[in-house]
Amino acid sequence: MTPVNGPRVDARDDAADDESSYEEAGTGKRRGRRPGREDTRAALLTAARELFSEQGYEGATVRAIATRAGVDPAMVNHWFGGKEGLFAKAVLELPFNPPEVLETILNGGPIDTLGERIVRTFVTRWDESGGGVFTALVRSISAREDAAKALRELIMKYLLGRIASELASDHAELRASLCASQMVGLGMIRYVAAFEPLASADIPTVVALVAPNLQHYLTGELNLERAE
Amino acid sequence: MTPVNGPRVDARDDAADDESSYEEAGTGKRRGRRPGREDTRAALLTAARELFSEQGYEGATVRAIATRAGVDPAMVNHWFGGKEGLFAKAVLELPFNPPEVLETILNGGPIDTLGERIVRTFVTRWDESGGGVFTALVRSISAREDAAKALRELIMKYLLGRIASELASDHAELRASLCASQMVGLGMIRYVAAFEPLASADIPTVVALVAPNLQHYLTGELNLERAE
DNA sequence: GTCGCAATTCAACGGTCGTTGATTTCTGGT
DNA sequence: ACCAGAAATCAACGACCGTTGAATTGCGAC
Repeated sequence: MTPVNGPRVDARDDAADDESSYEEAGTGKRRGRRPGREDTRAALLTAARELFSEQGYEGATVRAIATRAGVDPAMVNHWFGGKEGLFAKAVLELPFNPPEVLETILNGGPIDTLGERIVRTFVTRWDESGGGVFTALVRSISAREDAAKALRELIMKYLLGRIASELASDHAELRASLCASQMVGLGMIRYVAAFEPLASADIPTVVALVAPNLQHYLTGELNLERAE
Repeated sequence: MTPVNGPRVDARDDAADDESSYEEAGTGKRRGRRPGREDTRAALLTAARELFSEQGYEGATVRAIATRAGVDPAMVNHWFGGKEGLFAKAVLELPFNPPEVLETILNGGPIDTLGERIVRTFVTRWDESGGGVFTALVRSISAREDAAKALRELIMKYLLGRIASELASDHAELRASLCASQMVGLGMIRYVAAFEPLASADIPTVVALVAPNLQHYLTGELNLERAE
């Protein structure tokens, strides 16, 4: 069946490399384990987060990620068991750091300035990465089949679950999803579409503009009676 | 250079088909032009819109689109010049039908119910396709490199450009981008993430919930003085 | 009735992707 | 000093992708 079965010709020696002394540390890749203490795993995670953010899940190839990290593509399999595992670790896990963020939001002031704290906290965090954290999530999520579930769980777990339960008012889940729609939309316009003037507005301006509506979703009147 | 140059062996006859009479219309593919009046182009467009919506640009393969349309993959090249052309026609062109939509929104009532008309019109349109129109756009846009530009132009051209100019108030572009953030976020939560209870709420409820905030963005007080 | 042309199918190509197995090199424990 | 094992590179594999060119068939003009 296999067309090539024979001598397994090796084309390795085309480099004509007579580097018997391995002094050169720049690009001369030795063969085996690396000498110093270089964290290949962390380099891969960083490169993966960048490329998933720019290209999405399908667009970011394992080869490109490994090249940016300066290592061999095979290391993705060695450290993460494959592209899926790398994606899960790089994009779906770390970048939220839930306890710290939630403390700031929930215990940072009275409930009638909650919307303000939510907007300020997330825009500040998203801006720190140049929008990369947000776009990585959206771009990658949009290309995988478990997109909806992943996004839903992430928002519920880190963003709104705790907030909704803290509200202790009527229609907590409805208020939470409305709140999510405004925050996700803000991220889409500011980072993914880069729609002006909202994309370049500074953080206090964005807070002043968006927080009132968020606060209305959280504690205001929903006038559901007009609909039902 | 070419490894196989010889007899060009044909494996066509593995089907063992003795269908001398081509009565069967179900799966028996003849070779040349099709007999009836079947619109291959339209079938490809429909299938492409579905698959781009489900899988995004990279995930939806030409072969899969052609299979769903019931034709040969080569027809994508024949009719659209390649995958890019099919994507442009199927996703980036038709589904908005701008004149009709904009007439409904702009000339459908007074300016202080503009937010209501915007929400109702777009949610109605998006719901008609099961969210496919919206998700096709977002999913595909997220995977292409001209993502930001395409989304920006689309929103500006069909959604907000005319609306902003119709406002004739202060900070028209800022109001337009705020408006866009709420509408895009609504689509993300309702269709892409399918976040409950907003995903299953009926149209009047969604309108009643979201329209007030949209109206505030359009004609309300923006309290920019607090920020600058 | 015939013939040019458009529509369609098919097999194949070159390229790229994610992954693997063999091999080589460094590290840490004893 | 040595050795088991982890870390890393490399070449190759099989699969699949988008695209192409040749062959085949029906339609419509004359």
